Amino acid sequence: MATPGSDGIQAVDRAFDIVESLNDLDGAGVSELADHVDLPKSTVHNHLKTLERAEYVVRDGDEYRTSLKFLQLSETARTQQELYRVARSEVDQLAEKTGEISALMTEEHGRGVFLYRSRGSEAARIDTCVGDRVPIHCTALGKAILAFLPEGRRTEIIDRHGLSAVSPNTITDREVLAEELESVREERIAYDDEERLNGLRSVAAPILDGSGSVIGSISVAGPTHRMRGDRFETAVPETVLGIANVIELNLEHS
Amino acid sequence: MATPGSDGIQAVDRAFDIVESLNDLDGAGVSELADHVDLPKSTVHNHLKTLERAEYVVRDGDEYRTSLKFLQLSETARTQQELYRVARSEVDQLAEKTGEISALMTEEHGRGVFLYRSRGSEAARIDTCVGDRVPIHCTALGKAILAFLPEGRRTEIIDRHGLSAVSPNTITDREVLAEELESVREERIAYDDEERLNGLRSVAAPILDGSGSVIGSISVAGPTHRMRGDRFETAVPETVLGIANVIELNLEHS
DNA sequence: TGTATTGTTCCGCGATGATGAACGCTTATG
DNA sequence: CATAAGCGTTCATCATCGCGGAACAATACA
Repeated sequence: MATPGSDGIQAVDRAFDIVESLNDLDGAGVSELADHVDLPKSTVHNHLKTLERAEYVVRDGDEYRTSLKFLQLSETARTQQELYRVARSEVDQLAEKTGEISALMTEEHGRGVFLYRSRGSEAARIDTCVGDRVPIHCTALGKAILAFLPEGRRTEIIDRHGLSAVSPNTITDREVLAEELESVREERIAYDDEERLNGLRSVAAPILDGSGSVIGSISVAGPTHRMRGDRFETAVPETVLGIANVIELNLEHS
Repeated sequence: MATPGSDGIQAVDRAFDIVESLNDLDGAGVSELADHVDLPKSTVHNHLKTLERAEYVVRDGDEYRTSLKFLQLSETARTQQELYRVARSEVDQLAEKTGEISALMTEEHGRGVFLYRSRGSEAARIDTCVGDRVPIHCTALGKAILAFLPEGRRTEIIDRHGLSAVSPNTITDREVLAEELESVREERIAYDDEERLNGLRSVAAPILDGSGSVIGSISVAGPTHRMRGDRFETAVPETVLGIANVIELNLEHS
């Protein structure tokens, strides 16, 4: 509007708006959707018809749903990531060894994305799902990545997304974060002390490729009462580092 | 083209064409993509810019990739399916009990979609992935669904997709299929005797909801040399039926 | 250094997507 | 039972907006 033709193709933007709304609403009718995206019913209807013909949307009785074609898309998108193919089974092992939740993260558009997650026998109940996107500064996984990104990229990301507080312990000061990232670079280990979620602590290590660029990170997360003392400070970090090294080795030979 | 305004919104169709091509090509540059979808570079570029801004596409060095935002979409789409939430752990059990591959399927747009899959200890190596879409007439899972769909829907699907042969054993005759579906309705069990893949046999049962409509099916699949005789004809079918009943029960109370 | 690709920008034209009104239809409501 | 309110759908008009060719820039290659 303000900048005339500088934004993307409206029809496409709207189509994805509709798809996302459809997801948020757990399926919806034309009118409900039209109201939600603030567009005339006819426009929404036209989009739905198009999306249905392309099989990205499904009519389920009296409402529309997003189809499982997205499952197909995402599954190949994920499998294309070498990191996922290589790290997946190692993350399973990490969960099994520690009994806690283990996760695999990568970065996209300045946010952290959970690529995979595995639950050990003692694992806390689920709080995040595969595919979830979280602010990168408030998780051990994110900080492990952030620390090893090139300086330019790092400030670009922080400038764009800021350091919003998502829990009382979240680091919101650039100075403090910079210092912590410095120590992450030294130890190759990042910690999260209830910075995203009260009662949850985690330990993460970055995964670097052959050229030394970060391509993701792995972690172990558990309730604070189990993640403390020597276990939190030494045992778990060592295990995580060990698995990280195995993954990096496997990445080289493939 | 031939029918002027009767097809959907072109911009949206093209956007999805591009996304799919991007997936097929494992990431690509503008020119390569433009060539693949047979459109001018500038048009493709415009779409990519739009998709990137919406975070559905990512620039990875010198080429574009589909982003993991699709993972987020598909994960919520899948979790919205009550069938998935309820049946998932039962499918795990089915795999564990039999040692083979167990799968969960549902129907969309007349095709079978794998919603979930679990591997037992003896499981054959993977041949299909979650999200894959297969012709519905050539799998036990598909036939279990097809048999319990309303007459109208069934013929509509067969009319639309035909009965193409995907293996030497595939049923391609409507009469033959109709007879087999009749027996599926009686037994509540469908078989696949190498009809989709040479050397692979499977046994499936439909899942009906409270009102008696099919909402999916579950199966056990294994190599022909293990799936035969009494095991193929009695033992496995009984196990599958048992789990199917459990799932149906759980569906009622939720 | 020249050449052949690549990704990107620009702009005018004309197709085409957006729109509101109108149509059946089913479901609340008096 | 009649009326009204809501739904999804269709239609035709108009201005917009996406399209595409050509020009440009930035690289890789010989």
